[in-house]
Amino acid sequence: MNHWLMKSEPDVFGIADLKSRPNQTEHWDGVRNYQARNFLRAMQRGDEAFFYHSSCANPGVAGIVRIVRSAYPDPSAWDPESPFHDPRSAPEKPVWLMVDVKLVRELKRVILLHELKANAALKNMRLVSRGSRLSVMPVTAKEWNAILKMERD
DNA sequence: GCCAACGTTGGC
DNA sequence: GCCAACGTTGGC
Repeated sequence: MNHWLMKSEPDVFGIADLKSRPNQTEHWDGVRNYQARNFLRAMQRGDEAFFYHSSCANPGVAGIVRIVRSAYPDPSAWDPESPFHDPRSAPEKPVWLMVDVKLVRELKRVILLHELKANAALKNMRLVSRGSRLSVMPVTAKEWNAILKMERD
């Protein structure tokens, strides 16, 4: 099983929103970056991901989700009304993908970005590397466990 | 293929 | 709101 980290702005869609969805499941649409899309494509059903809150007062890891459906076309790309509209994508030739995620659990507390940066075990983590803007990224097993340990400490 | 201009992300 | 870092676009 692989591990991932997925960013979302809690003002738009936070972990509380996921929790309130039917079956605590939602599709993860709106990814419009090729590298992030390729990571979506690499996700397998059963993989787990950290739900990261970005662009907010307290950025950090807020919870854990499970990939319950692997990548499939993101229809918001060909919806002219959608803020994610991209005319390069069409139903017969989709460019952008999404997955379905289900809430596993909220963390007992949000593990804040500044804490992650201060943890030597996460020095090489993609998230804390300078100017990282990827909204979907892989997390190594070591990093995954180090963050879960921070929740317990 | 290079690279300047531009738009976006996201922490602060 | 600012702005650094990054990805993308488009002229050449």
